Amino acid sequence: MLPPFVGERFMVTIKDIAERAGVSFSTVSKALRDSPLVKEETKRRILDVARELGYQPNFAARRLVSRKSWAVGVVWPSVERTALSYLITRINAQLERLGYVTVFSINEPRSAVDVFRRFQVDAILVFDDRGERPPLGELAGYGRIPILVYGTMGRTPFPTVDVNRKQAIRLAVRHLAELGHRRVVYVGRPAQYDPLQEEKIAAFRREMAALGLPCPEDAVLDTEGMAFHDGFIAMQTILSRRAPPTAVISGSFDLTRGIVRAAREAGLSVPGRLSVVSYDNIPLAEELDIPVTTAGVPAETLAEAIAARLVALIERPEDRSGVILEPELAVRSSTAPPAP
Amino acid sequence: MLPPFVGERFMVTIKDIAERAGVSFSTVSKALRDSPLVKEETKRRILDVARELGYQPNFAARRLVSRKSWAVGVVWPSVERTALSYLITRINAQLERLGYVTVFSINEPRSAVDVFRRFQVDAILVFDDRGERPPLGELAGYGRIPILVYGTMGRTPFPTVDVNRKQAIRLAVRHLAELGHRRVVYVGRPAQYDPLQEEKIAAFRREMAALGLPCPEDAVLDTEGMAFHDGFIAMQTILSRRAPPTAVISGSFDLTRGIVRAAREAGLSVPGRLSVVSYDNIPLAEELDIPVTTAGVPAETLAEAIAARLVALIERPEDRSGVILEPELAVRSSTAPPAP
DNA sequence: ATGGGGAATGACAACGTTGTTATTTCCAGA
DNA sequence: TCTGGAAATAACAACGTTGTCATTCCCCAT
Repeated sequence: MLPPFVGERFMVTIKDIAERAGVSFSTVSKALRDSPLVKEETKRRILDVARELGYQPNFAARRLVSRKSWAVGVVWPSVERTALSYLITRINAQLERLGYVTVFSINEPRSAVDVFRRFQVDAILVFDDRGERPPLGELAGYGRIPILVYGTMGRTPFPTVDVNRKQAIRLAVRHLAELGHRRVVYVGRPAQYDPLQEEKIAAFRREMAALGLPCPEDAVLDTEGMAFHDGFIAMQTILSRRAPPTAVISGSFDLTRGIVRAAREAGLSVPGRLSVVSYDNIPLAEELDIPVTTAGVPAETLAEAIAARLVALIERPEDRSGVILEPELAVRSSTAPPAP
Repeated sequence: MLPPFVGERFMVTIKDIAERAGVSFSTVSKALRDSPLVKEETKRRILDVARELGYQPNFAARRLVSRKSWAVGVVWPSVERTALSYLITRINAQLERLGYVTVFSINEPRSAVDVFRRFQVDAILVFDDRGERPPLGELAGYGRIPILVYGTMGRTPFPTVDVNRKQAIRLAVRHLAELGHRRVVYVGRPAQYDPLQEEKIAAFRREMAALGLPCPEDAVLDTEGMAFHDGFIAMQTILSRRAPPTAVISGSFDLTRGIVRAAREAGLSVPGRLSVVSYDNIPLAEELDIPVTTAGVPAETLAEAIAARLVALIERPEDRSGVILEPELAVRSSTAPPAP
């Protein structure tokens, strides 16, 4: 059934419910928040009417008086990556579990923050996937809504949640070294400068050197971007070398898929002839034809940490501390000792 | 300088400005919106004070009384396709130009609509990219916020904007037929049932028959999904046939990229040995290594139409008419007469 | 000087909700 | 039958803003 027209307006308010249920609107307000001050029977009746009318609380009004909207805004990065979009899905779910509603904006951060302020969200999560462009610092003191940034460890004045990327790469290198690999290649320095990737590459070089493994200039492979076909092409390049590596570390899940595909098409068995370790750690890694060994923070853990930090930030905005998550190595079927 | 404490909170309201400027709060309200009812001098003084205190308007309160939120909610589809995400970017930009702010939700439609109702957006745009799942019809009469659906021509009770897909494919087939092609293949029936794709496939079969071209069962090629590597794999399959086609029509931009790449890697020149026509029409089609001939509504046109219809729907919600856009053929460098 | 009338400003009632306080209802105990 | 007092409900004042109406202020024509 259709909600009623209410004074020419298209909106069901607690007052409409009150009238219909024959109680005062303040009783409705209490009943809807399951207050113990309302008799069970009345509560049930009110809830029924609310459902029948398709009532939805007005965030604006609620926020106005209670100072809380139970909404979080997320500034969506422009790039599209499987791991990232999976992470975003999980954060959305996790925040929902914590009682928050999540909305996204694809505007650039500055304008997105404006939008979210208009909506009076309780907190804003910024995915600064590039670590570049409108210096995020400019947002400081811009509004009083707490802002949490993911992926720019120490490069903004805002509280952050981030992954110890260096450590992830270190784990990957060590794992391969322990298996006996010596010729290891890192795939994934995107054409466009990206501090997040640079960090991994530096860690790769350092760890290779530390373990006494050869790390010539071409042990790091440039790619156009960080997507499937970038990995695919990179792998083809690698295979054309005189002495191809016995193992590859990949900078992202999408790259990895391209790499594995290219290897398979070249008749190169994984992990028989080529071991692959991927950065990122999402369930999808397990569901590939060849479950891929990964080094990274499990997406679910990451999502939980981000959501938790967000909620904490809402409750105590003055605590501006950051969180750095430690990655783990998930050994699956894509790594093995090198062929003799 | 810091804003003053106001009732234990850090928030500057028009009342604070009023007190400081020695006027009433309603005068401040008017001055801030540059009303002609306030003397220039007073206005300037108020604006100065506002700046000094770092005033930021509370949109929740503003929206509560003035009926409009100037915001539009978009239900983001789960799938990721280049053409779609480009389209969404353009719609976002177009709506901004029209004075609206756009927010997204990645929840399933039912719950997303709920969220947007809470935020009191002025209209909701639903991308029903699958044409499936929670029967969109259930949303009917669910709230009074106007809903516009893209991509489900006639399959919902809501006003829609859609593309004449059949005509697009017809244009593609005719173009190839005129060039002299006879062995034409359509790539893109996704494993998962998708009415939007079925529509194109049916049109393909009908038009091939109408033009007297052969259209065996395998003239339509199944793919896993509609992404790059699906096209890549499909093309490899095609090339292994005894009598490969001289032309391919692809169901999406991403498929096309995969197809072109696979052709190139097989040493098959485009359009010398293989002509390619792609559905969708986004600027990116022009920027590929081989600018691709496309049949579809230009994304910019589509974005403008959607934004315009959305705004019209806000202004006159009772007009539930739909819009069907006619595609155009953009002949670029990927099509030529078949090799003799 | 007086009043008419526009310009400038102020007062006040919304908007939909929450939280606090006031009022009614109901029942046990006398 | 009455009373005390808890339980249930209603009334009402916020919240920060906009828009409408009422009031004050000035200046000019009478």
